[in-house]
Amino acid sequence: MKRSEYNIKEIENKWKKRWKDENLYRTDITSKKNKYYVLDMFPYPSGAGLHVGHIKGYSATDIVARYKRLKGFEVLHPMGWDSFGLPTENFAIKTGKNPNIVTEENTSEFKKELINSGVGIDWDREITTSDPDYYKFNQIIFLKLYKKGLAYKKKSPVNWCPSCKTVLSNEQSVGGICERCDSKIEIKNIDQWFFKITDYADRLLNDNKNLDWPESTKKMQEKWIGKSIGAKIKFKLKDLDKSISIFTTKPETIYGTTFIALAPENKSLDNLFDSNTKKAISEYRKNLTPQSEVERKKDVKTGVFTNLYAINPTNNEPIPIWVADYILMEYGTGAIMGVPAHDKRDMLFAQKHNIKIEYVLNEKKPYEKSIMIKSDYKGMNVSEARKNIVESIKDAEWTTQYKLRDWLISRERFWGTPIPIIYCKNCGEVPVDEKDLPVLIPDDIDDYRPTGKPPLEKSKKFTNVKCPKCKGKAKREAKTMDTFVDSSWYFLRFIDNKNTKSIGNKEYINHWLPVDLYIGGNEHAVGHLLYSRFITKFLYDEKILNFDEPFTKLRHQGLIYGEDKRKMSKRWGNVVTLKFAIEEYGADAIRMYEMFMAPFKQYSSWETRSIIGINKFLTRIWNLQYITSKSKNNEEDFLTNELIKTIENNIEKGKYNICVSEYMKYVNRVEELNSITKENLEKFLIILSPYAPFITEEIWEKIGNTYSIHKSKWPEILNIENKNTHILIPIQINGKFRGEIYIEKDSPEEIVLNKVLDDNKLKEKIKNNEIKKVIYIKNKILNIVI
RNA sequence: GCUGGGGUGGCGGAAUAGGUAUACGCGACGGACUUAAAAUCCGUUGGAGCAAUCCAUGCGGGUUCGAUUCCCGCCCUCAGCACCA
Repeated sequence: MKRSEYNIKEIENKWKKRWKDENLYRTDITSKKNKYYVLDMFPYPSGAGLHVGHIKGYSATDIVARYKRLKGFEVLHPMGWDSFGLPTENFAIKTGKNPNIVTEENTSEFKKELINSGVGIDWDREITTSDPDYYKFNQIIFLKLYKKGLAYKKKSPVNWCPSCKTVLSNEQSVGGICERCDSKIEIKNIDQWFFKITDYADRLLNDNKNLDWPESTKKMQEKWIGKSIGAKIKFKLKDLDKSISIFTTKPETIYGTTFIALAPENKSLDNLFDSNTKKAISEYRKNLTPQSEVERKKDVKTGVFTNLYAINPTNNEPIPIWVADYILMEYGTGAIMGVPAHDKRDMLFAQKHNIKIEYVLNEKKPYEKSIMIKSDYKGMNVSEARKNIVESIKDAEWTTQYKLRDWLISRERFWGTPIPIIYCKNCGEVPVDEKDLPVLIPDDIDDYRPTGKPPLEKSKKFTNVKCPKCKGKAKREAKTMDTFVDSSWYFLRFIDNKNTKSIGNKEYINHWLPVDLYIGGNEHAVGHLLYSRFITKFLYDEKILNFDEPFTKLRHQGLIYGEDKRKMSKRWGNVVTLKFAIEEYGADAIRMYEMFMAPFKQYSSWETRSIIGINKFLTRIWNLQYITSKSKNNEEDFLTNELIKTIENNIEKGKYNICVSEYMKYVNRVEELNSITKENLEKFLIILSPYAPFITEEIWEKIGNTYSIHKSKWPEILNIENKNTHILIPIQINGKFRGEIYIEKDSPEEIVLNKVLDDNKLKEKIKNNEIKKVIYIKNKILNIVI
């Protein structure tokens, strides 16, 4: 055969065009074949473009998708754009450029680079969340939640900069100071929209048990939901006809309660304060430590005495009531019983404010093993005492608390989904009629700068509307939705993305979902993944879906750091763009390299010299076509068959790095043999094609096969025996490796042992020592104990 | 502090129903080809030692004929969470 050069650019350009023109990766949603749905967390199309780290996850999903296609599955591997959000809006603020145009430019660049990388996407299913055809369904889901009382409005504290007149995120208000103008931030209560995810707390907590997710991710969600069981206990106030409720998970320590502390926001006793106390407390509340500084001042527990006392229900002792900012209003009842002896924080508080410390139990290593040393329950262990105490106190009841809070979904931002609510003077809060959706982002705004009011309010034609009920004058809600709403259901939309009437054809959605394999970064362990589970469960309850968990199997990819082992960032100047890398080394090399460099889930650093090694390897693969031979070879058949097994196994396990080294070992051996049959080369190309789709397609064609290798079949695993009759096995003496000998396969122990005793070198080592024991594992090892 | 990962050559990393530790690759060194270089190819490459051999999978114990793998006790490191009563 005439030799030709491995011309990367020519090959990659040729095939990416043909695959696109002929729609090679189209998914037939109506197919009767077994389905496989593999999904990437869809990207935010930023102006910075993709760097080599982004393609790691997409390469892995593409490998799995191609592998499953070859195995006969109908595969769905779609892609879309999470295009609403701050960076685009900020870019618009800076440049005055319309966010729609910015998004369009960015997504088309992203798409081009994915195609260049050889990722096999069915682009007819592309979705863009800032597209009205998409965000219409955000609004529909909102309305469904609203109808069920799961979307509601309430006043909620936000970080407010009085000088910029804008709401700030926690990140923008570090240290209680505005990021832009250095003014002191205030806490302001304004109307906000929430989704009532707390109604689903228990299901979100319990249903993760059967999911094939990383244990750490499941744990993080469990912690985030934070279920704890305890008691709500009422403490009567001394000399007053009033009581205060506290929540505790350790009711058994109630005998050690030496104070009560209220959250600063807890106003339930305000009208009982005398005038001096009132002054002191309002002063205290004004000077509250901003949330972000709490961390630093953790060991300083400030508070103010209220001059009021409560009665400990177990012994009728009066105990002082304080207001302290280490108590959170949002958790429990916004009040605690302070037990300094058995709680670190209470201890710090008591020490600072000279409050009595009363030990009631003898604390042991696992807390549950502690023993009561005081009270009627002296000598009892914690769990017994706990049960008895809660039952004996009249004003106590068991209760469950969660850390999970409702999902705040409203934003005073331009570039997001408008919330479909109208405010009417007569009818109040009125939901927009479904037939009037989508509520579009107005097109008559060209100044996106924040003014303290939601930007959409600037558009008169948007804001001033008729009430859907009474047709009177009304105003539209101008807040937009959190972008996590967009991503909480996008995986449903790929099935039937052109459907304008519903999220998609129910039958097909229920056939294709849940997602079989979901890959993305672990930074979404709680946010996106929890919200998606919530919305899925809600749509299940609405009988739209017949499954209530969206992602059966989840895996996280580790980040790729820069060559300097720092996170890739403009700041360090260590970013390797995908565009550059493909230009320089080719897509096949980038893909193989990223799979090879480290275990998939592990962080690793880019190393240019290593990718060159992969390039050499691809060239050697290219040259295999010139050593094809007709002569059959048992070893070659055997190795090919073994390789198929190994690759299959490791793709299923997600051990992509092992696959690459196995390909290398195979090629090393074939080169040694200096021959490969056409049949084995074809098999090798097929099983390599998920990793290196371009070069394999080209060689496939060159050795006379019909288009396309990606539509061929994964080779069967055959029952091929290695015909070598002799094998080399290691010999140990006292567990240490001392040599190896050739034996006939399946030889019994005596024969092997005799061979060892015949071997001059080994015989020498045993010498006159008595052989105490021989351990022989057939075809594997022989150990002689002397 | 809590939760979850990790500690194996100069580097990225293999190997766990206990069975030749360091596969595969990078780098390095030596050689071939070349006027020369690049590319390519062939060797060598955990440490010590002339050698037999000894020592090495974070540290210390244990179980076992045999431990990177299992058990007990530590150390270090990365990531996430963190005043949640």
